Amino acid sequence: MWAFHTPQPTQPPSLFNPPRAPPKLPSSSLAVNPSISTSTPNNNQLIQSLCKRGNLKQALKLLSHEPNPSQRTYELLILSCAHQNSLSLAQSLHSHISENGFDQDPFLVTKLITMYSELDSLDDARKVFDKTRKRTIFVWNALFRALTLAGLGEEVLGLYGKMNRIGLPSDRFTYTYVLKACVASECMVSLLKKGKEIHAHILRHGFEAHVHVMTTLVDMYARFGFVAQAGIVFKNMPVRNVVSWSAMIACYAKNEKPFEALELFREMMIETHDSVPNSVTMVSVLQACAALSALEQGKLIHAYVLRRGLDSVLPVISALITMYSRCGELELGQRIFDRMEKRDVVSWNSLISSYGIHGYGKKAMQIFQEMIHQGVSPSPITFVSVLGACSHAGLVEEGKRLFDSMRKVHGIIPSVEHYACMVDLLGRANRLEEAARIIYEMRIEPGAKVWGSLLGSCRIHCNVELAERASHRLFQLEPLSAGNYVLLADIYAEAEMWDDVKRVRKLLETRSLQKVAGRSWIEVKRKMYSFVSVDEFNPQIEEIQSLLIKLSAEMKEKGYRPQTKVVLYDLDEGEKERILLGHSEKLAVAFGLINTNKGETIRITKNLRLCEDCHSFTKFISKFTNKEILVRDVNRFHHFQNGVCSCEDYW
DNA sequence: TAAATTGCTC
Repeated sequence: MWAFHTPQPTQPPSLFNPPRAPPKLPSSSLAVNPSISTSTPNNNQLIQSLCKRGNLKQALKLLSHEPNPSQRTYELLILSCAHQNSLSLAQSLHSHISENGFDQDPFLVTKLITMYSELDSLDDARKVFDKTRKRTIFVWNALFRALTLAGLGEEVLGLYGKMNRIGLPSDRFTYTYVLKACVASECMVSLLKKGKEIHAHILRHGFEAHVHVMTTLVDMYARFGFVAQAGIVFKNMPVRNVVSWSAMIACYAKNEKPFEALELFREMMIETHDSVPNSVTMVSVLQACAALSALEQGKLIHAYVLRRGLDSVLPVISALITMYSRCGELELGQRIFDRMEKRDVVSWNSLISSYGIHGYGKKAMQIFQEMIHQGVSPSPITFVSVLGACSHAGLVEEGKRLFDSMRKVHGIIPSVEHYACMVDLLGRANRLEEAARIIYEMRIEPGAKVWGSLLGSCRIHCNVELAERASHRLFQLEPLSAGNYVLLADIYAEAEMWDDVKRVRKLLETRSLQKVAGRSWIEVKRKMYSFVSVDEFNPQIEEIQSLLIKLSAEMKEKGYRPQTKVVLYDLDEGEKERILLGHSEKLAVAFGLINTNKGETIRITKNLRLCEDCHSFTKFISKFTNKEILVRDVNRFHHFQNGVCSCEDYW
């Protein structure tokens, strides 16, 4: 029941505008009572000002005595209902609108659809649309927006086809919504074609100068991973603003093109005067630094963030924490976290995953507990982070308990990502059967991520039979992903099943897929150097190679044994050793030894999992040369010091 | 009447 208080008029009483006592009749519904005629010319204004002050209940109370509510009054009431998050009030207001014959007013229909969308009641939104006889472009767009926000992309595209068939032309808003609809759906692959069609429409109808439309187009290609296509659209844009630049930088950062992201940022700073980077831009730029482990670059960006006063923006701070920890500076990340005045779940997630990738599983769990203790509700990503941390540290039982608590204690239903974490946790610990059982007992469809986790574990523990089962599914799910074929071939090779190796490699060839080359990066004096297995481009390559040969010989005397079994070709031992010395990580280590000062840590990043020989080699080097070496592989950090690694040989 | 970019996973 709505309480009744005397509303305060917004204007002081005057002779022309006398305050009136509101009706004192009790009323429990919003229905208009025509017998009451207490309305004044001011009632509409009064209701509106109540809405503006957030006093919705009183406004509705007053509405029940107003025989002639205006369109503006209804508009403010609708906005107020959405704002107060009350579906029941919204629905009674809706009935009131219908009873007063405003339910065909296209303006109010648009507002109603948006209101229901914000209240997560899409059924109501659809009903409003269905009942509307005169559907203006605003009405269509409102429904498109509602459905897109709810992730119902296919439905939008179906309706969009209908709109085209009745001959109603799209406007710039329609285009942004339908482009977003192409990526806001479960089966994105089929919708890329649709997206390209819409792209053609946009050009045909002369919308290429509309910044919003073109920026959304860039973003759509970015989300499909079509980086080159996104780049073409961006280049051809006649008008760009901060958002367009940010979208393109984000595209590079999110699609494993961090160099390009930083380069475009540089271009943005130099070439544009009206597009000043904002907090959103900086988040992507920091991601790019994190991806490259470019600590010096990252520090410069941090300085810029401070200069621009963006250092109190939560997403920027979280990105800074992640950047520092991914550059190996876990303590700096922790310090930034400590200094935060306000923290959200993402800040906590950043810190948890930071400890996770550095191998501090127990610490990550402690931080998780502390977060719960402080009353912050964990998000699904919190669990991915903390389960990942358990996995890296081999905390199997702890991880299982956390996974159980997800649903039972925190009411979060595990998604494929969480199952993938569990499979990884168990698989890495050589509990492969248990990992497989998890997959068979899953309540949702195990996607490529889950099977991929299992295949990865089979690679570590060389389990041919399970690997065959996992890869069978993977080849169906993602036939074009070269990594899966390579893993299976590696497993066969380790089991010396050379015929099968040949068969899988042949498969890779016939599908014209390329194996991802091993690559390592190192930052020396603010410049990034990248190494692939055979690198003739580095001017110091000869010096690097002879250093490696010398070190290898000397270390063999101290007990280093080249792990030639990681070379998965049927070759003689000498040849295998030669190949091992050409691994990109060793090249980067040698380059670091040559080009860093005494006492300076060597920091390397690698795009794949560290191979066992590089791991053992780097351990020896750290003792032999008395150097600290920090290597980030695709999963985690390895901190080599005095002959031991922080991962304790579990990775 | 409305809109485009972002943080935390592997």
